[in-house]
Amino acid sequence: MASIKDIAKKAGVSISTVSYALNGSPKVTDETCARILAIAKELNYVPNAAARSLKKKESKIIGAFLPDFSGGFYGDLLQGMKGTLIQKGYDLVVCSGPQSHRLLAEKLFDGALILDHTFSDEQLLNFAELGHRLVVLDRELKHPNINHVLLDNKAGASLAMEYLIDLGHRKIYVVTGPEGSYDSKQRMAAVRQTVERNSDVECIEISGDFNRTGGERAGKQIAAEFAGPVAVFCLNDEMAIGMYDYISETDLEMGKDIHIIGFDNIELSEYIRPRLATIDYSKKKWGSLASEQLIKIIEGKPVENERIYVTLVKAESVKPV
Amino acid sequence: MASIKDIAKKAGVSISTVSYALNGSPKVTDETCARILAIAKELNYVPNAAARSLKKKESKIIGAFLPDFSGGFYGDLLQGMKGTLIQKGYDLVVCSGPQSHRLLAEKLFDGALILDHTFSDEQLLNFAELGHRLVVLDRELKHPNINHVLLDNKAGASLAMEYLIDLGHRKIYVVTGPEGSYDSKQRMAAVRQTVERNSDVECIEISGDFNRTGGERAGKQIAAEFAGPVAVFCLNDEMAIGMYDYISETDLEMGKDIHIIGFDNIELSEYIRPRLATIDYSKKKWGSLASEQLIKIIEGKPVENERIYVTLVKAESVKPV
DNA sequence: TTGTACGCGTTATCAC
DNA sequence: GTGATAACGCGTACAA
Repeated sequence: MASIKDIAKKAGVSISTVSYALNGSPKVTDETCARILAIAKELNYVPNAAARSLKKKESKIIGAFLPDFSGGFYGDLLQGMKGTLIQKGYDLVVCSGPQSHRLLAEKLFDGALILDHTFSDEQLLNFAELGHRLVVLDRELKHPNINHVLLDNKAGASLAMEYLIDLGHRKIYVVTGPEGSYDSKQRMAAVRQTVERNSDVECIEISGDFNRTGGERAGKQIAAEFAGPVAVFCLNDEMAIGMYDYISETDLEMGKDIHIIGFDNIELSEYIRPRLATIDYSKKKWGSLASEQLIKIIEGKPVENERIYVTLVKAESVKPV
Repeated sequence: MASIKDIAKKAGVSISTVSYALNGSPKVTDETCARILAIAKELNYVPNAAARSLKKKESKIIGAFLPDFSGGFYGDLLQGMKGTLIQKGYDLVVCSGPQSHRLLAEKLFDGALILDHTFSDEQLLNFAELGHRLVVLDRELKHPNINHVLLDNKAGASLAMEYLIDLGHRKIYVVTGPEGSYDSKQRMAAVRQTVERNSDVECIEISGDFNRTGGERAGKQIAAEFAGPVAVFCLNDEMAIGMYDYISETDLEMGKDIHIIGFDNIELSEYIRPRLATIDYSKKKWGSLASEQLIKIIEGKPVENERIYVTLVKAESVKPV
């Protein structure tokens, strides 16, 4: 690997001259500058990332942390992040898994976008206290180095519940997310509020995990207890798909015996039959907005906590009772 | 950010002693070692990644390069990579987009896994020549620092074509990938070979792009020319889905007028109706094997170019003629 | 206009 | 067992 030193030697100048030339400083003759640039190109010179970040204390890289790489959920989100970050001169890398927490700790990134429940609140606050700039998408955290950009979970959950109720459903199962999930908690709060306002509605909670298997398990329970048409609000689409998978192997029929609505509007929801009713929001905009906020924090500009709006997607998985 | 220097000061020892203690050298008293470790913990000390890679010339990070974050294609692949890399003491980060090429050039990673047509062969060979260790999943490249782990494209394409032919189809459209795609070229070679061996088969090539829109366009053309049942081999599932989307808006029926087979067995293929016939392979194993090869190159061990085997998935999107 | 010298945080090689 | 000290590659005041 050619370094600045090699160029200096070959050009017969000092390393500082080379540095100036490469950084376009006006302190160097156009002539020598051109010569140095030519030699740099010839030697395939690329500045070493480690050395530069060590000196400048910035890497121009942002890390996005996700619990896993699976599913159609994260694609648009990351696309949104990448777009605005590149525009601001940053690169994006995506990390997953508890091991990868090291990368955040070691200050490899100028900032991080967190949508990853495997981080604890304490960890993140600790990172922030040590000077890391964060934007969290899956919790609320109060710290000058942290901003949050969150879904309007309550509006979404209310929309879903009211849709079911408006269509005449009175027995409603709700499949929750994993213990401790902020999104799940928020959605459940709205669910319970809605149920309180509708005293004739019977609401049965089943604990889930936001994964397909959780939806299957819930489907199994519902099928076992089946005694007439019911509605189900799965707190995310992934679980709704799992429930489809299970129910399709029974005598029960989606959109007739079991009326189901999800949350997230992932790509698959559009293709399964009957199409899954769900709550939609722009994942791309979410990623984009979060990235904008992060850059603002890094640049020391004022930020406000933003919210992503949601809409109801009606579909054949829910019919009037 | 607490550095090794801060610890040294607080412990009243030199920085080298601290370094020894932190790296568990036996050359330091258990007593002082314990004291230093305690102070390190107290100060939230984390070694600085930039400084360490600058000195050790390794980062213990592997980069995976993809053309985009979209679709259900990459999830399992990345999961496979992550699993074996972590086991070997490396972390994985995922990069996408032409901007991110910088990260590779700047030696941020100890090695990279490439499945990204936005790199040219020359670029990659150039990187290899400069000492970067690469494993490519989407082309063949001959260089001591490069290994390739490829799909058995020819077997897959032959399986698909023979399946159609065995079921009596004689008019077969083939929708190709984008210009220059290695996978597309390999698959097309096998397609043409199969056609040559079956002189009564009429094969019509339509150029595609491996994206949904390409499948839609091809569907449009096929519908316009429609004059009786035809079979279609889409060189990947994504285009097959696009074709479904288009055809479903016409009077034509999948699995009756249009018999279609894809390649990749992405998640969606299992859920669309009729289920898509396709070519399957373990994406997880692919990622895992590629990672193993990369680590071997980095550690200077001998490698062989591996191949990923494929199987035929029969389904209702293809019926006998 | 160019060269010298130092610092960034870490590791490694020496003396002591 | 411990402590200076040089080196990694780059950036930048400051001196020449």
